[in-house]
Amino acid sequence: MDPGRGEWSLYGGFVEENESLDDAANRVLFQLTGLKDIYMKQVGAFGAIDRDPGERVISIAYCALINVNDYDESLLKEHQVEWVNLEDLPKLYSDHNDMVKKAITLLRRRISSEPLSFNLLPDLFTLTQLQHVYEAILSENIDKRNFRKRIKTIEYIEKTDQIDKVTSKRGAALYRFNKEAYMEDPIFKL
Amino acid sequence: MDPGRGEWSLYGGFVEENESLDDAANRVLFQLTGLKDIYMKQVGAFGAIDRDPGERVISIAYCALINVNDYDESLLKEHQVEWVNLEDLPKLYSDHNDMVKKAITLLRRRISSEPLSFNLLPDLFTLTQLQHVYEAILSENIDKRNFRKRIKTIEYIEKTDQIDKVTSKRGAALYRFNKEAYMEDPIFKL
DNA sequence: ACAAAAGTGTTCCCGTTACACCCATGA
DNA sequence: TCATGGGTGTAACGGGAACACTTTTGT
Repeated sequence: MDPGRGEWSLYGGFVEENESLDDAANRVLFQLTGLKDIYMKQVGAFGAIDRDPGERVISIAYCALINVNDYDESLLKEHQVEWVNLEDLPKLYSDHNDMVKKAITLLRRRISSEPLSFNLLPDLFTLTQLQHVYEAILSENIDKRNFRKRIKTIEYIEKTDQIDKVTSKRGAALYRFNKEAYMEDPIFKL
Repeated sequence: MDPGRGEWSLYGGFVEENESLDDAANRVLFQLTGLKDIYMKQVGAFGAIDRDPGERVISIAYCALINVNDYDESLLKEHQVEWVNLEDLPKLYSDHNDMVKKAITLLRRRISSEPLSFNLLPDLFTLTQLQHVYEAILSENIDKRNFRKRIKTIEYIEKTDQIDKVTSKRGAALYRFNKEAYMEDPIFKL
């Protein structure tokens, strides 16, 4: 997100002749963050007549899931872009608040039918971190014991023998998402 | 859907300068069927580079729910358009099969969180008809007793004192969707 | 008479929820 | 020693699924 025209807005770009919509979205994301191969979904096309005061513009919004560790601070500065907490989301330019709203709805629906959360976590993560992702996306609290009980039934979330000593004094077991196992039997339940 | 270029394709049109995407979709639908105020949702934007062999075209697909009784046969003929059963859906032009697929996924997800089915039925309908709509969209069979049990718990599906003698010899009670009641308490469960 | 669709309850099971305490460690 | 987050089990409940027979009436 970058400040523009006195109001904040989502970051965007124009689709080139020689690229698909998805390619364009990936290019813009790369220019902004230096990241490639990021989970990204189309949110939708926004086409009200007067959504841009200048010329007629139709925008296709995309939503990307970016690992909290993976972003390039300097690129953000260079483009005058900032991360904002959703709770602190200001009034945005034009219909960009609608885009955000639709993206969140889309995420909430998908998180219980697709293993999205791993896109937002490091390769190795603790169960508490995973739970935090769910709580953030659903914006509701989850019971720790019930959550961990469910996780245990999921084959492709594997406990490693490594221990994270950073986030807690006692140390927490690190888990990983076994993508191959998921691909073999892509039944999602959570 | 209309035959074109030797292959079948979805019916479409171009967005005018003075209309929004939604307006354009409604206009095209009206030209084709004579219908207005139809439930319609954007399916998504399709923008592969070579999806049209001629010039670069980006299409925004829409999905409409049309009451089985409400369509104008002559308009369909005039535009050389035909209804096809989904099971008989042929290979379509370009990425149109993807559009259909995405539309169906969208419908399946929405039907259990929104009262869609009434858009496909007459004002007064029997429970069997309603069940058929669900079975068609989900393409699975539903137990009659369980279905009717669930319907009984929904306040805004009201039994009328009218009886339909057309679809069965014994006659079936006609129900209606009370939109006002739903709007007051739009909690959907089915 | 019979074919065709309408209508009607109960039981079982499984998944979801609620809930509280001890453990290991760094500061 | 204490503050912090890690880790664990059980009981009650409720929603969903399975399941078969009688009724009415037009033909």
